[in-house]
Amino acid sequence: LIFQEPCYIDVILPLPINQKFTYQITSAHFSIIQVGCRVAVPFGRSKVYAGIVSNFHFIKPEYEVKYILEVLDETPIVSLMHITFWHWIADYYMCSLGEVFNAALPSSFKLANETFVVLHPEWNQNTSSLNDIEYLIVEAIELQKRLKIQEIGQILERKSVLPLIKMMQDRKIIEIESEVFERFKPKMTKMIRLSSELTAQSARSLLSSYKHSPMQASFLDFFLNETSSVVPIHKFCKDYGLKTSYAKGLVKKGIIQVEYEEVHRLKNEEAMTRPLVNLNPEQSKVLKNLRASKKGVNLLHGVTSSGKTEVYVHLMKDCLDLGKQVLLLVPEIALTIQLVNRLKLFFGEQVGVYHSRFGTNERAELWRDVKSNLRFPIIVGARSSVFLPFDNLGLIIVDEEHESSFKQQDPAPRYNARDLAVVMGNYYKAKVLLGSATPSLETSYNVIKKKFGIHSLNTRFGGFSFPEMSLVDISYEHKRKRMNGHFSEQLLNSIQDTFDRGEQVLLFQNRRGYAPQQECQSCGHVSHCKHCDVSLTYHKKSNRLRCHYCGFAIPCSSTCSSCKKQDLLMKGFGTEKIEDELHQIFPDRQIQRMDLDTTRKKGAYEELLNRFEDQEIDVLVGTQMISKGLDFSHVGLVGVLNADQMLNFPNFRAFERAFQMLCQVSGRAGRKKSGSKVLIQTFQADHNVLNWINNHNYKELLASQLNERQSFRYPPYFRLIHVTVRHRNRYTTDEASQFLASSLRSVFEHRILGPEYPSLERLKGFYQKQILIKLERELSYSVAKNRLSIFVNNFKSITLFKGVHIRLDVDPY
DNA sequence: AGCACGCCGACT
DNA sequence: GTCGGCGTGCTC
Repeated sequence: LIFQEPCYIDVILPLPINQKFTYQITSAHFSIIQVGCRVAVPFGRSKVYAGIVSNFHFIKPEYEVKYILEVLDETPIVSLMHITFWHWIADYYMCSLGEVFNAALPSSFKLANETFVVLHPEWNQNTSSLNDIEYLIVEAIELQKRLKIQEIGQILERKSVLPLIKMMQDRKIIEIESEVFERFKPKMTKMIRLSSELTAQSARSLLSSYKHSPMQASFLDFFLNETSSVVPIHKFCKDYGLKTSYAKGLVKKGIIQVEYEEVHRLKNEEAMTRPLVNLNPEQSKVLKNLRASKKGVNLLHGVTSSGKTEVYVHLMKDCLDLGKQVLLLVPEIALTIQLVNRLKLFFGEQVGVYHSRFGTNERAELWRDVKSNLRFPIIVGARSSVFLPFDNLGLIIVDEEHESSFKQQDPAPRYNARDLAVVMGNYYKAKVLLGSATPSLETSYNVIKKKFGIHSLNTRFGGFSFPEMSLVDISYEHKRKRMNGHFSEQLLNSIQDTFDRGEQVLLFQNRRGYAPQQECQSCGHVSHCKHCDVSLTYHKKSNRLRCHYCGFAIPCSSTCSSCKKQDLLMKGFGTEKIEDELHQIFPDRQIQRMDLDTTRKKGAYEELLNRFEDQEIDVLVGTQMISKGLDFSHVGLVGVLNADQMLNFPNFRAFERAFQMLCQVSGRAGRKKSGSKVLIQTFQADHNVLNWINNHNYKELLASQLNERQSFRYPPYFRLIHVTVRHRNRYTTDEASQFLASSLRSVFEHRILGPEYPSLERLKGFYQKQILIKLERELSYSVAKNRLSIFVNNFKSITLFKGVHIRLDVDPY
């Protein structure tokens, strides 16, 4: 490509609009810009965005084109292949490229408004060439060193400042501080070392030539005793109880000198690595088959605790030996510290972790490292790590493949990282391995259709037997008046037995809070959220009624807010209530709760886990948080307080999910010894799904569910697109959804269902209605989506429905 | 998505 | 008379 005037670039901006924006560039820009670099561009009257260069061209558009302000990267931050991948995602999940860009980049690469303007280093200080306005700006910058773009607007009392800035920038009076765009700053540590011309001997004699200073002398002694010649000053002073001021004196005398060194925020303390563990015969066979597999995607179906991780580890090693990168996708990173620690045992410093809870600088650092394939050939990450700029990816493992947290709900792109992993496998020509004890129906279907290969592990690692499972019919127990709160006699006895054996108990109740409803016995009033149509959940600890959807909370009172009588009854129960009841039954036992409310604080989660593993806690009561990937040695009993909540969930995946979740929790029992128990309390003791869990019968579940999905037209036989229509006004929501549904029917016919109220009629102040599109697998998905987006775009141009929000969810969960 | 512009009501 | 509500339209 040869430069010619005028030259344009198309830029992807982080906006939910389906279009790229064209900017003009100079020949100087042209020589340094590459596709995939970030550029700072003016946008609107007063905004500056960092966007990604998507392509070059020479076609002059009919509108007026702005010049870019700055090139922010010397080398591309994403490759051409990534941009292609982004296009694929935007296309498939029906969102804008900007939304994908937003999801993909760590926020420190994005930044828009906090842009600083500084004086240009080449500016000759010749104020006579400036007009009044320019003089005003230069003076202000000289005074404050740098100014935000908005501040310039304030000084000049006008909004449109970008053209002026651009002009002054061209005249080399000012420049945009590009370093600030690079919001990522390497972390530096202050180090001290002996002045270059000195030896230990000469340093001591130099100090003694000054006035006697015993503290500085002992400082120097400690320092000279250090094994390393360059020492981090703060750590050093802390270790020996010295003051940093002693160092200052030594610096002044020219004995030691200060320097700065970049430290990695993402440190890996433990460099010691162990050799890989030997596999049992079953694992070895699976590994051999996986290595030989011709399939791009394979499923590893291994019962809980069968040692899937060991197989992963061997495959990872293979991949590293080829000099390629590995991505291990896990459901929720916070819940996999144990897994990461295990990997570090084998791979040490090579393991990097990527997760949205990490600070933005850490994420940017990891991004850089992955891009240049510097450190961390192994990345363990949550769903967003599919966007990391791998350049030589050889293997993608999706652990707990069936987990719904791989699917992003909001905001767009509503992608499923598991499905993207399969797509990425194609792009990178990398192998994909999906692991699960209870594979999703979609994956099993792909296995049946021979799209994916399958490999099974059927025995528990270490030869421990499966826990003994039993169902407790609590409707019967209730009739017999043998319930103590929410506990059946059997459950309480088993808990006591477990204590007697010196083991621990896990209790599973997939609902947090104390009681999900507080009903007035005299007028029937239930407190509801102001913004959502849900009852408020009572939280005893904070004594508040809280909405679990939007966070709205009101203080709790003992009188009914409607009729003022003191006749309130708690309905239903959550983890907090269970913890409470248990405290009363076993007052001398350590009982702890683990849910969103107790683990919100940073580190609280790890602390709870450690205390449980160290057996400081006898009973852990938790939500699904306790079911995922945790490996406890001393759990003798897993109790499920109410399995019905999950079975009765109004979703076509309810049975599949209940099965997966209950298998997973029960898998927490007896991981390091035999003879443990699982007890499931239910009102539907004869329910098929529960009995299948009881017998570890995945096959039956799969057969029955596939059958049902086919007859009721659900995935994997049909594809779904969820259209949600939202508006503040109920009437408009009704009208708009009705209109959209009937117009869609003209093309999609019987494939359109609804509009219907979702389980939450109003959420965060918005009324919502849902339209479901069911498409046969044989139909072209892309054609259908194209038609759908035409309808949606037409709908958006109807003035009557201005302000109506349309949310598209492709392959919803 | 923001954010500016614009056209109507309740206030000093 | 003005301040400010959020409806509408644009952003290269």
